[in-house]
Amino acid sequence: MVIGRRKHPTAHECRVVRRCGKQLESAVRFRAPDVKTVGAMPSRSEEPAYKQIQKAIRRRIDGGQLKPGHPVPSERELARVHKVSLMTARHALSEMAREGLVERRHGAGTFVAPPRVQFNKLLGYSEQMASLGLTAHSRVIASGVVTREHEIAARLGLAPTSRLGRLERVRMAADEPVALETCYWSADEYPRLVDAPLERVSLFGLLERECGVELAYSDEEIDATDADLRIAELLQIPRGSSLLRIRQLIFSTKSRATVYAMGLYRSGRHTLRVRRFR
Amino acid sequence: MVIGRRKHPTAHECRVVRRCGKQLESAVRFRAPDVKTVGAMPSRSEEPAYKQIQKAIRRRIDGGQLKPGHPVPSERELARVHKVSLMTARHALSEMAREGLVERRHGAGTFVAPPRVQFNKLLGYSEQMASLGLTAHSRVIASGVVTREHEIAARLGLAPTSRLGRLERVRMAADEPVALETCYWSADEYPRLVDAPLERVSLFGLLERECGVELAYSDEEIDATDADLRIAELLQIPRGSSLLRIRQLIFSTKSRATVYAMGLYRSGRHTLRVRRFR
DNA sequence: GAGTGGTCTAGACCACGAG
DNA sequence: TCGTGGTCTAGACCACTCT
Repeated sequence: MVIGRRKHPTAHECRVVRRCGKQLESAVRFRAPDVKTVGAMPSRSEEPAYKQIQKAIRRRIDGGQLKPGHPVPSERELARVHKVSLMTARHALSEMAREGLVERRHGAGTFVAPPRVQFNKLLGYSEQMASLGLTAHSRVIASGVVTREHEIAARLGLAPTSRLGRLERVRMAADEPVALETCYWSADEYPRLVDAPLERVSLFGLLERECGVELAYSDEEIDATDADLRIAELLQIPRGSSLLRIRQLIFSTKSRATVYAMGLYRSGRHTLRVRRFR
Repeated sequence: MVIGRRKHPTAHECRVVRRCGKQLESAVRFRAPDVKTVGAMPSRSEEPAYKQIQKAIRRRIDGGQLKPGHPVPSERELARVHKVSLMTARHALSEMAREGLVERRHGAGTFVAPPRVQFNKLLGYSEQMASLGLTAHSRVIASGVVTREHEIAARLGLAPTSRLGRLERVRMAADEPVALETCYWSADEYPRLVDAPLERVSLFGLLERECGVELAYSDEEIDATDADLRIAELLQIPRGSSLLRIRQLIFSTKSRATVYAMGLYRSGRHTLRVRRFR
């Protein structure tokens, strides 16, 4: 059986080919005369067109050809160059604007946003250090399985007495302790994490590479507290010192609560950057 | 001269009427036979269709008809009911998903997100209190114009010696001081703010209602610090107590830096809720 | 007036999820 | 298999900015 035909085949067909199912392929090939440059057809990547456009723009920004304040090609220009429709080019730019990489000004154009720290970016400690050109290392204080953290189990959407993997690490920068981070996860779902070499390895990285979890976002509660005796000793600071406390519930792309983490950061050594919207 | 005609007039024309220019109106009226229910035509509001759809869904969530976990009408359903195209219904849902109000699950549907604090929501202190059902009040410690805050002027994109309005308030909750907030803005652009009755009035509200500024977002730096003598006295806490420090640069919808604010919050009295993305 | 982004159409095919 | 969201088309008109 032949499935439905597209009603308005055009030069854009060349893009369509790489996405459409086998059933259509021959029908489309039949329309080859419409296609201007078959040779320019992108390799059969699975990547959506709008993401490819974003990548192209990102490359030009990272490469320095496009500096802050410079205009990004307009929707119409991108649509023409990448041989996609306006809506697709628009989608690419809108998403980049939401991420804060570019700014859109009605009637004027789209411009590269000022150089900026990445706001609202969920990064593990190792990744933050890496983004600053430093290498992180950690001292594991404790790791194992606990069963009595009822409240944390609840936050992770597990039964109150679930077995939880628990990892407590002192984070170091230039051989100085700057933070204490404690993480919890379902020991039954991710048993291998307990024995992983987490002195130098990113928990986020392990989850994503070894456990097939894709992390998506975290909901966080941030406040200030002060150091009790134990933390004062671990971080080598006076008792009662100010600490920034960040409690995170980290979700996967399937909106599944995956890790609960609490971090206590020495004042002056950690600043959280956030963007909030009205 | 007659301007271009739409190529595919349909029943959706009834929506188009309320947006299209006068020149087209008669042409469209001519097509009235296509329109199913002229009486149901929405009043000539200026609101985009996708925002109206969002409002309708929000109403049903706020009203309790749609509870967390319940399915929201699908794109196709919304398109049919609101007489818009799929892309428009889709736009409405996508934006609500980004805001975290609903969750989209590929192949399954769109669902009301769990009850949640509003993450990454830029609110003034008065507004936060109001959202908790409390009334805020403040004690103005200082207000006036300063000219020597070069760094802050720079952050606001002004010349180093610009005249800056400055307002310092102690924020009260249940007659207890909980925070010290200091705001700066261009005294030349918003001169009236200096003399405004800010004991009980929201600075955000004044800016938006009286000054015609629409606030859009703020970039924030959050860390922990401790109370020096002056702040300890103002907040009636021991010297050296932990404080949550939030420095905000607040932007208008035109991406213009409008207000710089620094807040120092007593520990235990203020938690910031944030969502970060991977 | 020319060019830009904002909203919108009337569909199409795909990948995915649940029964 | 059916219904869902994800991506995409080839345009349209509007509101806005710049000059």
